[in-house]
Amino acid sequence: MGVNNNDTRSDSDISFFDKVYEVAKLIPYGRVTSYGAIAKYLGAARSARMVGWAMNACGNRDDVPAHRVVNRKGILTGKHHFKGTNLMQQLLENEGVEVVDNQIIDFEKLFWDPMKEL
DNA sequence: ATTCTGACGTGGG
DNA sequence: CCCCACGCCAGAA
Repeated sequence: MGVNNNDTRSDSDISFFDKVYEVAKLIPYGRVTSYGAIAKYLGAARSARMVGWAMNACGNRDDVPAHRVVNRKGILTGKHHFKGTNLMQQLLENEGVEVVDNQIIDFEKLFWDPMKEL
């Protein structure tokens, strides 16, 4: 029989989720980005929700700084998915990011766009 | 199969 | 600035 045909999946070993993790890991210290920005960089701007879903699926992995990813308004919408109630905010403040009422201060200034930076 | 939800984004008022 | 409605894709019930 034929030599192994590489199965059905020849290309794209990594899933969309893994790509999200890769980009998230590239976020510099003290900087933040939005789900839409990552989705757009991956070529799936319409799947911004999937980016957040990927984070949830990652299971609070330390490899993925999910706390650096927020929505377009700069609000910590996913803080409820972290262990603690304000763990996400703590991590951001630990990096020098000001957060008040789940809202990042100077979000536009701290915003890191993978498309523009990479 | 259908239906709903969700860590989103955009557009209109 | 806020609020509302729609689109979007994936997964759970």
